[in-house]
Amino acid sequence: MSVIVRFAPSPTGYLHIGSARTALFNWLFARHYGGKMLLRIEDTDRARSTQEAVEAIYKGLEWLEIGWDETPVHQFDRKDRHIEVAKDLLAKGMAYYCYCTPEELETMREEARAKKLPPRYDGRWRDRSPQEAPEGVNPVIRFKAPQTGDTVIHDLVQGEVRVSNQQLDDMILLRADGTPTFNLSVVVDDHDMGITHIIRGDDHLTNMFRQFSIFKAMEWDVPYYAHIPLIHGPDGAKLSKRHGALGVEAYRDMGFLPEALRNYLLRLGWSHGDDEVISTKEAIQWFDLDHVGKSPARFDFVKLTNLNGHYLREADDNRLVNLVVPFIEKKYEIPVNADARNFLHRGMAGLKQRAKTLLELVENSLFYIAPQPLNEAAQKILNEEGLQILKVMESRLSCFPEDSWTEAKLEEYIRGIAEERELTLTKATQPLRAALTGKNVSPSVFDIMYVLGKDKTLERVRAILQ
RNA sequence: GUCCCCAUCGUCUAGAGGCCUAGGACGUUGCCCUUUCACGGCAGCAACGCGGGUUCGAAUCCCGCUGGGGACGCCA
Repeated sequence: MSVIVRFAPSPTGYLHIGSARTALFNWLFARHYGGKMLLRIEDTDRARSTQEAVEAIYKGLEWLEIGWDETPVHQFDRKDRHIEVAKDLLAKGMAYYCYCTPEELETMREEARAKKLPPRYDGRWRDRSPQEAPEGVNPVIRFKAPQTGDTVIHDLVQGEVRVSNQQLDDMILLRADGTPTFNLSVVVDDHDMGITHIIRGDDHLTNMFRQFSIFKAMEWDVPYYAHIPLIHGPDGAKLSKRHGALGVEAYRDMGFLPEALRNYLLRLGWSHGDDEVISTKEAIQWFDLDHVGKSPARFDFVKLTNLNGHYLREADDNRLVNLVVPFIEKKYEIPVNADARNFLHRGMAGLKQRAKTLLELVENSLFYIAPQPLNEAAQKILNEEGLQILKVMESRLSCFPEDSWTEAKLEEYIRGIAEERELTLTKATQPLRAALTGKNVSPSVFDIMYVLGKDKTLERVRAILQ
């Protein structure tokens, strides 16, 4: 049997980080088994679904480099088929019309709650004749759920999950306005799309039982289920916007790399021995449902950031330049010309090992684009003594041959000057660093001087000396 | 309230009865490397929620408690 999974988000907002993880797990599972991952937009809630959200989902998945197979299915387009199945269930006597009004149901629930009973529909129209229907009430169609016994399902992550059928009430299949509800649509679509494995958040665990009953009533093959635990915030509560339930594009804007986010999300709830840094190739090779944990994990920005630093250091210089430039132009409104771009490119090797996010990288790159104002520490370095040293450097560097202007030769030269003046290397280089970058912290000064070239280096040093 | 699920360092986790004086990673502390800062290296601190069983032996199995989470819509 070839594996077919689906990622089925509802387009009511951005692509939430938890959904992104669900998508990732589905994708890895499909790739691992050489199967397909289909995309289904669950847009049956017309009031809340938006086209912007649909776009956000596509964009988010694209940014994460999680591809899907075939044309996405829009659930609402399949409404007629869902209705057809509901009618079929009705004809088979496995569903019935219910004439309760929303108000009636509300009082039913309130009474149940008052008696400390679970708030559920009591099935009052289950065996009543439609002849008794009150006038002017559009009925809903309810599913005749099994009332006795237990339903036992073997979930690939949760193990054997059992629930008493008394816990399940008769869910609504078709609303009073004739539109299908979620549980019906999902089952029909999963069946029609040939889904073999349903991998989704464990907030759907109870839906599994309802959906299972519909599969059985229709005599359809039931797919395998895998309910993965939800992601929690740092405080252990459900992930909220406050702590990270942001759209993936927010992570992009915070300067994270997609491969870092994927790696982080993968390790949140899944493990492969002691492996932490896992390439996509390895992830596909290793991913399985057996090693998905059952307990919810807390989202940890610090660890994500660390992982991002790793992937930043590993990233290709050219790619990084391409990522950094738009940030600079947008955030700092500094146009990046060809010269500046070239500096960035040549300086990237030194730059990238000192940043954990793209934002940091951008911030640290700025001095290559244009001279930066001295920060407090740089001003301190350039005190009387520092300026003296800088003056020496200026005159000595002026007569340093341009064709020897390389990192290694510059280092040798400046080490010589320091020795001759009985200065520590730190004393000798810090004024240069401050003058060149405006900061006390930066990549190697020799590297910077080399990248900037003799003219630009001296130009900046002289600007400080004036 | 009812039902379901979960429980190892601060966090993510390894661990499927003896390999555990519980391993790795992030974070943290100290040291080394070093032109600054990073990177890297080394070392340290740090956990099996509690109580009962089962067993020669339990982090691992069973029960209870406690704590956390999720679900109970004409939302998905």
